Amino acid sequence: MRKTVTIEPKQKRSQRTRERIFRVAAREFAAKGLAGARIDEIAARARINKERIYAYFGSKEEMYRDVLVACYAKAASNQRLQTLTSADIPHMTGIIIDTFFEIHRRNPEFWRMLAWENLDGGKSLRARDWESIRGAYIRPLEALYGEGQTNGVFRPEVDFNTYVMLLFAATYFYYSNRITMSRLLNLKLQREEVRRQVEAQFLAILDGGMAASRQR
Amino acid sequence: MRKTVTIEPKQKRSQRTRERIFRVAAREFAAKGLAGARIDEIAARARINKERIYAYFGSKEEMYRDVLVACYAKAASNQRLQTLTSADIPHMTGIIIDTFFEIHRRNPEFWRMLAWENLDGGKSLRARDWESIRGAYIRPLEALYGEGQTNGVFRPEVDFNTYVMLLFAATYFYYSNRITMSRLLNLKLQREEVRRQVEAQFLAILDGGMAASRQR
DNA sequence: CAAAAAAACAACCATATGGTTGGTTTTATG
DNA sequence: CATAAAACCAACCATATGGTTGTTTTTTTG
Repeated sequence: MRKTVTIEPKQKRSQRTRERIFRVAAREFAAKGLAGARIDEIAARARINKERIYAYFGSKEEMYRDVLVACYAKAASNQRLQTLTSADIPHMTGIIIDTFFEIHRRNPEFWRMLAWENLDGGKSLRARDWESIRGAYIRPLEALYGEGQTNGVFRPEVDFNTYVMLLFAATYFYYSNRITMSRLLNLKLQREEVRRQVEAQFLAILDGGMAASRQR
Repeated sequence: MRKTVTIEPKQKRSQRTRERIFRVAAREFAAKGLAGARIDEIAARARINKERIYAYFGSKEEMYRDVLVACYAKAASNQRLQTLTSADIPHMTGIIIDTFFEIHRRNPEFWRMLAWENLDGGKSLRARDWESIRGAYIRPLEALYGEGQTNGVFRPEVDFNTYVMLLFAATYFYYSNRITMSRLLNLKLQREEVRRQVEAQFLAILDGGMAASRQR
């Protein structure tokens, strides 16, 4: 058991190698999940020896966790999501839907990693990891939603959690279940034009349903 | 290669054995997916010899496909879904949401099999299989929705596919992403009382957003 | 009940898999 | 430029895996 635990490799070559392994691993894990991913395959595609993987990452599980954290962080780092202000409140639902769609479009591994994680019982991440993800993902939205409720833009009886969950559900589902839904409904959800149409209709429903002025 | 292809086993013992294997396999595949499921594990849990699995089902993949089809069919066979009438149109959104939640509550393997399938690229089922799933799942709803649109109950600019997709997305997501969402939002989505609250709020938003009378 | 057919099983096989070891090459630095 | 540390690699290991085979046990039926 060699306990090198190279947290910060000193050599540039190794830096590059590590990154190359990481990129390949991310693709592999997103594609096949923790159980389905093959160490040999990752090594071959990264054009390195298996042993390097264990030197850099310790084990398959640890490498998986690293990939997972990085994937969530990258998705949450979205520009628009992080720069919302009070001025956006009136159109917030539309902006969030559009931003969530954009996050999924730009990070094709995101929904996959989430899906694997949920199927796996969510045992890969620690409470601390979630704390930071929560900070990155939720903080930009929570305060603004409260403000919107106070100002009478959003219905007071719908709480923030439900709101985020429904918006995220719609966009996540569009990607995560594209294949089965396309077959079930005879649609071509891969097409960007279809996606835009669906987005417009999702917005029509969700914005309409959220507006406080439309309360009974 | 023994080509018995026992489509309809003559013996009662074998009938029971086959069913036992099938039940165990369904649990195993739902839990771990096609790649993660272990033939040895299924054999052990069903208290039979591995060879029986190959005699009855041919291969791992074929058995998986059988399980998948049965799982979709079972979910679609839901009583309330299959007995909707024109009289239900005014409260259709609420009924569908409630029914979809019920389907997931009663078939814990359903969302899992769907999730595995989407991650896997949806290569397990043939067009014919989808044809029949489509019939069972969609037929009861499509006509009624059209009727609702004609009668001015539903917004004319939101089409049926989007409507079903959004309702299904909300309920599916609640189950499929329960674990990660609970951690992200500091909630306890496993609790039935929380689920009921969320359902009520989903309904408030979606019903509000669908009603034609609330159009701008 | 005897013989044939079906069901069941123990043992086996080739290959794949996550992980390790001991030695060789490359790189930075005194 | 010598040398030690880091990076790298070929070969190896134990175990697990999907799938098969030859034989024995159980069930059905003339």
